[in-house]
Amino acid sequence: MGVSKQQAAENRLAIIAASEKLFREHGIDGVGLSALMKAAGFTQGGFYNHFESKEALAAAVVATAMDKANHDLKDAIAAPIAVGGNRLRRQVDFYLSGTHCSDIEQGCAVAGLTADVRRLGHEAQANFATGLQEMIETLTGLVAEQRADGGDSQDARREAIAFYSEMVGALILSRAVAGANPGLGQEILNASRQMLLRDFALEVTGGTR
Amino acid sequence: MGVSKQQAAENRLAIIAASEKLFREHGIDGVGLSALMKAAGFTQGGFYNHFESKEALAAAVVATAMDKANHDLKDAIAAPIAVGGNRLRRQVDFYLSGTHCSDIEQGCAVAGLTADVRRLGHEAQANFATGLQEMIETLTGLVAEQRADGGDSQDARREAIAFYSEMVGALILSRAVAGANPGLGQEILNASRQMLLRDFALEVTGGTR
DNA sequence: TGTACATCAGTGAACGCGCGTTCACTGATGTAC
DNA sequence: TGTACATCAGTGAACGCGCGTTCACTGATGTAC
Repeated sequence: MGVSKQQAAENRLAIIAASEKLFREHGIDGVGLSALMKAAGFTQGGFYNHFESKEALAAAVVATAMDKANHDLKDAIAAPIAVGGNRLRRQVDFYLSGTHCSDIEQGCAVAGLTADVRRLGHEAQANFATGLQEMIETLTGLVAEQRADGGDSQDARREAIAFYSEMVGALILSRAVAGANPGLGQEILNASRQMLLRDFALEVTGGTR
Repeated sequence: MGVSKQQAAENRLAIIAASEKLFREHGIDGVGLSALMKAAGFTQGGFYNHFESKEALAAAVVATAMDKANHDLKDAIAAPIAVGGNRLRRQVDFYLSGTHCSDIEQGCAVAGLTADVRRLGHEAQANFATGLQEMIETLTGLVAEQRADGGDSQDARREAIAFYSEMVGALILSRAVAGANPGLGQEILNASRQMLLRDFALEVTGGTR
């Protein structure tokens, strides 16, 4: 049909964006190339002009999603904070909200993709691991900032990992039961939220400052 | 071929057992009925003598897996405990061990199935939710026992949920990166383990008794 | 207890279908002169 | 700047393949008499 190089590059991104949503919702094996291309606004045949294989698309999707997640996290942290609030708490409130729980397509890429990553190719796994490393580093900084009193940085990193594991675990568990038992789903979010705020002592050190 | 009713019932269980392993490893969409039946020692055609559909098999697999997981947890809790040890700590040590992390086929059913449950049918989702409820109740008892000093039972339940969310989250994240970055995988297990022991104050209240 | 027959778990081939991938073709874009 | 041609993102049909499911058939089990 004839398309400028710039347009082609944009189309490639559109395929990645549409695929990310569908992969999260249905899993990589749960959606075919025909559906992916259609969702992006194209016909099936053009796929191989952009990607070597479905596996290569998956790798590109994971890379893009993790980049975006890292970018978003940094933006969220950088955003101005209300008086008396604190950044870690704001992160928990957002992450374990009902809104975020139901928004699988656009929510946290880590929670949306983690369980599937194991079954993807090397490149996708590597992209995921790299993205998670970066995320842990950012969160470590956030925890360290919170602990203004000090405490070594290795400890902050451990806390960041535990903190993030709990948020991801609670979100995934909540989503797993949300269909059959929404009350339990909500309870899981609430319970983890309360415990995170308690264990990371946000109320105590977070006070007014 | 002619088979006794008892044998047929056993064969049904064999299909479920083989399917559970393959579902965990490859996902429900990642393995076909032909492979499932072959793994159980049968040919493809006999499948529909036991199950109405692949979806019905998935529901049976989830129910069986959750039952077994609940049973195992109760057994583990009931097992005698070393002097100076405590049950919650033993659970953490097992759950976040490298062994458990690499044993996806036989490890914790919740961690092995959670992320896929969302994409299964109503019955499978309901079975999962019921099983998870029971697991949370058992863990609540364990936490309450730990907090011998008291504290209301609602609080124990919240702690149990948070505790379990963190273990599941850490295990899933660790598994997701284990292929591409084993060091990070191990670090996630270790960090969560340390923080769980700290936050649930196992060293303090667990002492010698 | 022995015989005749219905049941039904098993086999293996077949069904239509959608999968990932390939291909011939189109025509605007982008380049060479 | 204008013309001639190569490029390559797009289309849509086709490929072989494995999927979930169905079916005719087999023969030991289990039941009726």
